[in-house]
Amino acid sequence: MAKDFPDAIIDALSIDCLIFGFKKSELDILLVQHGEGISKGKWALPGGWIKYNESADDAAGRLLQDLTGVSKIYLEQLRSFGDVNRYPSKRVITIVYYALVKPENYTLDPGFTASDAKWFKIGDIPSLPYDHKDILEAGLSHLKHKVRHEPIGFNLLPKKFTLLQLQELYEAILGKKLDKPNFRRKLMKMNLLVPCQEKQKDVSHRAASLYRFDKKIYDKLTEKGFTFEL
Amino acid sequence: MAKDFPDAIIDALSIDCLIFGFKKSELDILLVQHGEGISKGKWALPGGWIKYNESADDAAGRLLQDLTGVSKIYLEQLRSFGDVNRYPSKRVITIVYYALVKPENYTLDPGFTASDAKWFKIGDIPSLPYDHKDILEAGLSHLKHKVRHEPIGFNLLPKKFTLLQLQELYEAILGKKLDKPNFRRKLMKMNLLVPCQEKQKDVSHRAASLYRFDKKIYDKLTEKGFTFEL
DNA sequence: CAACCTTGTAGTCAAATGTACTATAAGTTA
DNA sequence: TAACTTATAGTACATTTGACTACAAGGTTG
Repeated sequence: MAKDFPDAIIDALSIDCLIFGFKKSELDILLVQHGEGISKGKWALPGGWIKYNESADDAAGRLLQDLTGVSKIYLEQLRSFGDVNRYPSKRVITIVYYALVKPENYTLDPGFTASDAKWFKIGDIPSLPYDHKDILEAGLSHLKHKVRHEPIGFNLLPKKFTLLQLQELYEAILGKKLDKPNFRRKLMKMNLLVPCQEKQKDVSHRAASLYRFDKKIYDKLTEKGFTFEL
Repeated sequence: MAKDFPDAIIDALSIDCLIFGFKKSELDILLVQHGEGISKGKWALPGGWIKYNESADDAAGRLLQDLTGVSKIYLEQLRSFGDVNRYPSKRVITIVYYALVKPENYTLDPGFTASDAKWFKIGDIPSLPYDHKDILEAGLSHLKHKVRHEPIGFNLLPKKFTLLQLQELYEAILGKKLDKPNFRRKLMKMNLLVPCQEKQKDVSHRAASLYRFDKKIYDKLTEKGFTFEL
């Protein structure tokens, strides 16, 4: 049985990753250029085959790292895409994972399997193979909804950030201006942000207090019925 | 290639269905008793194998019908579960679908593969095989969230319903009592319900006004930025 | 019929929250 | 020091929420 060969793959099942990046008020998507295989030379979502001895979650992390050099990010499962003809020549169902990151935190490295890896502006995507266009659209609409109901935006800021940085991030994502005192009050009342007892440095104006986001605190709050809303 | 044999199955990939039912202010889940296979005699989520010539969505519908007789319902994909050891003896990743229905609309019929199919109260579930317990919990928490942010609960009521019926539905799903005057005020302010200009009949108390839900009105409201929230 | 159920519907009121401001503090730069 | 930038506090008002009361509209019971 295939399970006894740790590197054997499940050939009816693949993984694809939607890695969204946020930079200068612009949303980007990470694509790789395949060095081999059916869609050689085409830009596509980073993805590949699941091994028998790894979970789907682990496979997503491994494939992303191998193809792009991006590692240690929190990938969440979107859903699977299982139409009969989505992949040519054989039947493949794909499980799609996604994440939202800061592009400048990662150095792209195509590794062995991919010939190139690059960020593309969401409004300027090359033609994609298979059903990757559908997958991207499904992910995008999911992301827009999610960012308002869960604190995933914090990934996009430095570990320590000011309230104004946070506000500007949400203004960019939501596409509208927010009131500064009200925004800060709302955030502070959530008891979600941890004060770093520290201030900005080297700024040409009054330094703002720095805060950080703590997932443990968020988890504890949600257990008590708290829901993040912006 | 397996694809050339239409009935061949993808043996590393299964489907499971979470069919939630709502009856007498109680949330139920539909389980089947396996007539054969590893978990013979145990109650489990209805599920099975995907064929090479059918989409995952189609497979979910077919399996549900074969095992329970329940057909023509709108199944939505939850996500897949892909831990290495979730299934004994071989590596199987499962794609989970869910739906919310009115049990009295369906006659259960276990068909050939299952020996029995039955509704279980959500608070009174037998021990489940594999990771079905985890799947059920994931589905339940997804459902609780979804039902509060989208008007899917209306499927469970008759076309014309009273505000109290609607309230009882939400009390059952959310698992808590709601205040009657406040609930009605909130709903009425949404301008979502259409009054039928009609009252209940044959009730041994004051008859309540009947309302209906109109998807077109909901769609129009959401376009204008309205979001359903309970 | 009256007294008494049950359920429907309207209203009140205080607390919490949201929104649009103003004011002041703490730094930097010219 | 004056002007400027950003941080942070506070204020006033409208809206929403949550708990609760009151009353209306039937049917049922003695």
